[in-house]
Amino acid sequence: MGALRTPREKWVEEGLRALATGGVDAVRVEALAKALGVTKGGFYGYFADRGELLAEMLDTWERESVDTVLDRIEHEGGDALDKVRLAGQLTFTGDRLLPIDLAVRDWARRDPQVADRLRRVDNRRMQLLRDAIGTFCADPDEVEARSLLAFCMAIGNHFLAADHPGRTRDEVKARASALLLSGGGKPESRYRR
Amino acid sequence: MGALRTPREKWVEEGLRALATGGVDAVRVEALAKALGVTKGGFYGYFADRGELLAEMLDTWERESVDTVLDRIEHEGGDALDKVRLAGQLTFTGDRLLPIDLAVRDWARRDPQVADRLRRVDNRRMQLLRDAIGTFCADPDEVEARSLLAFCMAIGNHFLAADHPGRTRDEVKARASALLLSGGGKPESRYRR
DNA sequence: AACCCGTTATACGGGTCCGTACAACCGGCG
DNA sequence: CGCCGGTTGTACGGACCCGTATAACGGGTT
Repeated sequence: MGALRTPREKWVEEGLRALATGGVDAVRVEALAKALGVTKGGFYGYFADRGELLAEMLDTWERESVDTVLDRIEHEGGDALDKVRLAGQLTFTGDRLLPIDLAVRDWARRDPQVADRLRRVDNRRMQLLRDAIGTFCADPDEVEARSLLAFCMAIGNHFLAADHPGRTRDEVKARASALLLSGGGKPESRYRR
Repeated sequence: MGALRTPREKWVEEGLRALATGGVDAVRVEALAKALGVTKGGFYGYFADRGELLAEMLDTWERESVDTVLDRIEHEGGDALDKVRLAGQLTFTGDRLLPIDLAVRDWARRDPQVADRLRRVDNRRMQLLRDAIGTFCADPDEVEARSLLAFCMAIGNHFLAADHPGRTRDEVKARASALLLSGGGKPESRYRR
């Protein structure tokens, strides 16, 4: 057999890099080839077309950002609150998964198939939040509301450009997390049930 | 003078429509011309190049989504809470401004100039939130945290795909708004100062 | 009615990209 | 060593796009 210099995974990896930095429109076969130092000649030996690469990129992203993260959480995590913090850290810290995640979200607004995959991923993440917040909050409606708020902050934070005079964004985020992930809340929710 | 069949504003308007539905990469001169039922012939009489159209689109968006909204708020608004609700309704309800806003946010992640403009817009919106939340919350750090949470929900909400079993997204959002925009909070903040 | 001049259509050169075809290459196997 | 087959480079046709040049058009003016 001839040498396999640019295996399938290389194309997927480079595609995810392009997606992260330039959005889905930046995932172009010839551009990826140039970035890999080859021509697109070999690409069509692995993929029928560009769409097949995009689909496999989504597979890889879903596997990496959900299954891998959840596995680590199961093995390491302590209580539900620790788990949610670890999940957030694994998913939304670091330069790899976060930019891909944000790009997928914008992509999903225009492609229903992508939206379906994102829904699966987000639903599993939401369940982690519900479990965590449910440990100290008895009202299920409030659990849902706080979970949505926490998730929205984890994501929306990166789409906001506002400043916080005298504070860093991280400081404000820490305070906001404390509001959501500790027992504080509307008084009645702490008495009911 | 010859007839002015496709004035400058038409190009900007169609450009914003393309931005809203397809992102900045979908704003292409020839595609806009086809959508307007003309050829690109006249375009370069108004704009030096595509970049000039993009800049003017941003001008229009900023004017429309900030100045216009703030004007209406000044004239109609009651207390700070009413103002924030009206601003949110004007900006994030309806099919015109919201999709453009979301597209601009994704655009801003890749273009520093766009990020600067978005920062100006977001800072003015944040100030509305601070004013509103400051009417019932005395701790400035908590005001900032609640404002960030409210803003993140208004935006992030549209980038989340999660379901809420037994509830609608709007119901969960209403509950979350109640958490943020009413006096509830960590107990000490209601006593301090 | 003839002219003017801004708007528009058409045509062009240059560029990027997709997907296909085919030739060149090269490691392993007979 | 020479063949084989998968991998890669090169070349191509078609499509889209940018920005420019130039001609056609048509309403307003004289």
